[in-house]
Amino acid sequence: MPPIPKIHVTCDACPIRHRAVCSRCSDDEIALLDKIKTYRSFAAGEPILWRGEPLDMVASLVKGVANLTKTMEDGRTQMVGLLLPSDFIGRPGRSEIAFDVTATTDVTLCCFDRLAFEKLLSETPNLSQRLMELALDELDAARDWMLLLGRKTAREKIASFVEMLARRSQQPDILEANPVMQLPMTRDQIANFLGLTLETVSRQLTALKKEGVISFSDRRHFEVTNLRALKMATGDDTFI
Amino acid sequence: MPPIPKIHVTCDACPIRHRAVCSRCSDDEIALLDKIKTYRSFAAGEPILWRGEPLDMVASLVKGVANLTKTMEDGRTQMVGLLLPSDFIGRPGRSEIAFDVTATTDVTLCCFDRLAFEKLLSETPNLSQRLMELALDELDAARDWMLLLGRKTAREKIASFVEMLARRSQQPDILEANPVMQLPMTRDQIANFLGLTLETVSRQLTALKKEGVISFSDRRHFEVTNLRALKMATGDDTFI
DNA sequence: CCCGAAACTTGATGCAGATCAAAGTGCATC
DNA sequence: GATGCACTTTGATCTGCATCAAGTTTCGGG
Repeated sequence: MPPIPKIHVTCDACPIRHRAVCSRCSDDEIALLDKIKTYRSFAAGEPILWRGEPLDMVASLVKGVANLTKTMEDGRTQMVGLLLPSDFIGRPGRSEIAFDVTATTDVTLCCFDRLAFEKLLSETPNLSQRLMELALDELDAARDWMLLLGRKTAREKIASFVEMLARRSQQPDILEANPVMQLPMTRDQIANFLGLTLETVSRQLTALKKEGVISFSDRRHFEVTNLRALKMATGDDTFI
Repeated sequence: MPPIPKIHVTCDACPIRHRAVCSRCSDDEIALLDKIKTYRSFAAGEPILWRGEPLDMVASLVKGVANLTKTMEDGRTQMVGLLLPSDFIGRPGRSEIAFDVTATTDVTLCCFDRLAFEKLLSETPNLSQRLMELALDELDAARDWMLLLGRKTAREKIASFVEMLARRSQQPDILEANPVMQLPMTRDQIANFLGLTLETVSRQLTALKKEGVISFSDRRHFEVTNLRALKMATGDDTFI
């Protein structure tokens, strides 16, 4: 696999400038952040941070998908977070984390030295308030996910997952089409995400395909052919 | 059930003064909070906030236990948060919440008008930074919980739950004793907490009792008689 | 002290999803 | 265009927990 070239982007041109932790910052504040930032890239599958490892940086995810995973002694694993562009990695005020962070796809991060970032955080309400919002949003997502893990059937879990992909990849300008979407993960990773086995994931995806709810062009690309049926299958009341 | 009397506490005497959202505030800042605070009490089982209801207050939990619960259309429910003294209720910047908040035991809240609180939040780094910490702590707890819901067996779930109760009720000065502890919930509520049925909760608690890991004085009070065995049974590696 | 409801326990049975096993598919490399 | 490997699908079987169904204990109120 070829090394991924380091890139540099000015904050003005940054694709997550308006949503990341820095989104509320003034030009002056951005300039301060710019001084302590460095870009780093990771190939799909590469570890970004290990559980328990001393944590000397925090970061915004600029491009790609990463995941947070917890592992039990006997090897059972559960994904506990999915990071998309503009999500924040790392925890100010704590020098280690309680899970592994891994690149799901190729990933680019905008990294900040942790101590320098914490100093800035304590002096910059625009930064700390945005970080709080991001944390509260993640908490909301975690709670939906807990309902899914605790109470949904395998079919509902798969439907909820696919529906989430559809919702978040929905471009406002192609709302009515059935855009081709990508599964950013293997069956095994989806299973870890949903608290299932990979065989069950495969069977349930096949079932949705046979029912005409989704259709696959290849293993990683599909489109939603019956959005209403998909929403019904999630078990949520979003379709009402 | 007799009405629960309203109480008033000066912030100096408040039992959660050093841990709640206000813990970092200066005397001046506390004085501002004091002006917009009111105490409210709820009896065990009473609803505190309903999902979707317009949210005009936020609050710190002063005394008792409350829970956050999500319910599906067909009645399946999953607890998604357990609130203990000093925990924060409500979400600044959002006028409604996506779950119900219910008093698990009798509860006392220190309530703030939401808009006034938000204004104060934007002007008071000591407040917003503490709220961020509370949110990040809750996020850590939510992630442990996700591993439990997604991958642990019924036995491991029950052991983890009991171990958590033991850990958090542990007074530093009686570390070596086996203090009598209280189950703050019914079997049904524990089941909703752990993603199980109440029958399974009952069976697993009975199993731990028969094995001599815990012993009950009555249905709501027990002590841990073999802490090491309990920790082994959680499936976590905390005992290593 | 008795009654009734709520909370809890225990037993029998069923099933969704795990586990075990094997075959199929796509794609990178030689 | 053959080889090997990672990923996926499909089938057969097993099992942990849900579900269904009685009982039992606890406790508040008349």
